[in-house]
Amino acid sequence: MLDAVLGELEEAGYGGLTMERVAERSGVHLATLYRRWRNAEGLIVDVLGEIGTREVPIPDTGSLKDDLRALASEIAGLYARPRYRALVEGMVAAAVRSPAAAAALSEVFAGRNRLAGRIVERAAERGELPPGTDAAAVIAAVGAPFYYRLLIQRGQVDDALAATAAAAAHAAALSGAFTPPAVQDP
Amino acid sequence: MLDAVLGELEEAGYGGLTMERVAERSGVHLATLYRRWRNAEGLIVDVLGEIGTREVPIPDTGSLKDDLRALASEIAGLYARPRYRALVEGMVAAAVRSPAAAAALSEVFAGRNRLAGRIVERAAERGELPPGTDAAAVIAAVGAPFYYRLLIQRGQVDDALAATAAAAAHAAALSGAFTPPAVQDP
DNA sequence: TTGCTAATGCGAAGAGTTTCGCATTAGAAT
DNA sequence: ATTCTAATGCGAAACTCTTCGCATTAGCAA
Repeated sequence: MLDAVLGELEEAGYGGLTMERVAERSGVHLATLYRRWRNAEGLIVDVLGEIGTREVPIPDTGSLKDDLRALASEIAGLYARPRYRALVEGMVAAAVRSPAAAAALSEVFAGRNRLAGRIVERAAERGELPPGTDAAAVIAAVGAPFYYRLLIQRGQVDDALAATAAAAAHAAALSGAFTPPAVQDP
Repeated sequence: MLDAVLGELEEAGYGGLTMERVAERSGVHLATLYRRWRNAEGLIVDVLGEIGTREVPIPDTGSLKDDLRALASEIAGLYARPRYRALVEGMVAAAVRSPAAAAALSEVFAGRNRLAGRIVERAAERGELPPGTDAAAVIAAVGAPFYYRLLIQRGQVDDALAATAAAAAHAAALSGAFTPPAVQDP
C-alpha cells in the first residue's frame, strides 16, 4: 500500500492522490482503504511514519563545515528525486488539512533534526562553536532553505542551493546567531 | 469575495474552505463562484494576487543588520496573525494542487524579495558586504526559517525566531555564503 | 477438521460536489 | 428610453466521493 501511495504521489501529485486510484494500484478494496485509513491524509501519515523513521547516515567528517555540507548534499540529493519532492509536498499539504498529519510531520522532522544535531554537538565538543549554540536551530537552518525553495519558490533543488545553505548555516553558527540570550533563572 | 475567502481560511483553514461556504458568506451564488474561479485554488490565486501586490514598507535604517532585523520583525508580526498564517498555509497547499497557484505563489514571493533586495543592494553600496553578494538569496535566507517553522515544524512564529533569522542571514551574508562562485565566461 | 474472530470484498445507498440549461438582471451603447 | 451583451441567480441533473450492510475469506486455536 505504501508503495502505491508513493507511486501515485509521484505520478499524479497530492492533488491526484485519490483513494480510488490507490485502491486500484494496491489491489486493496476501496472500502478497506476508508476503513483503515479514513482518508488520504491518513494514508500520508502512514507513509510518513514508514519513510520518516528509516535510518539515514549522519555525516562525521571531523569538521562542522564539512559535516553540514555533507548533510545539505544528502538533503539536496533526496529532493532532486521527484518521488521525494512529491512526498514532502503531499505531507505539507496534508498537514494543512489534518492535525494528525501536522503532528506526524513535525515529529518526524524533530526526530531527524535531533539525530542530525549530533553533528553540532560534536563540533561544540571540539570547541568549534560558541558555547550554548542551539544544535537543533543549526540543523533547522541547514534545512529551511530547501523547503523554501520547494514550497514557496517552487524551484529545483540543486547542489548550488546545498552549498549555500550549508555555508550560511555554518557562518551563522560561528557568529553566535544560534546562541540564545540564555535568560535563565538560578 | 476576497474577504469571504480570507475569513473562511482563518476560521476553518484550507481544509474547511468549501465553495458553498464562500458562496454563503460572500452572498455570491455557488454557480457563479464555479464559473468565475473554477475551484478553491482559483479563489486562492485571486486572493494571493490581491494581498500579494499590496505595498509593504522596506526598512532603511542605514545598517544591513538593523534592516534585516526590521524585515524579520515585519514577517514575524504578519505570521503571528492567524489570518495570514492560514493564508500562507492555504496558498502552499493550493500550490501543491494547482500549477496556476504554484506560479502565482512563486511570483508573489519573487516580487516581494526583489523589492526587499534593495536592503541588500544599499548595504553593498555602503561596502558592508562582499562584492557579488546575491541580494535575493540574502532576503530568501531571512524568510526561509519562517516557512520552515510554519509549514514543517508547525510551530508558532515569534520574535525570537525573527531575531535568529535576521542574525543568521546577516552573518552568512558577511561571510560570503551568498556570493556565488562567479563562473563567468568573458 | 471445526469453530471462532477479525478483516476484507462487494455492491448499493447516502452525501457532498460540480456542472448545466434557462430565466433574470445589470450595465453600456445607441 | 431601448436594445444588446455579459454576468448572475436558480434549481435540477450529473458526477464523484464516502459510508453502510451483508457475504466471504483469512488466520488462528481447539
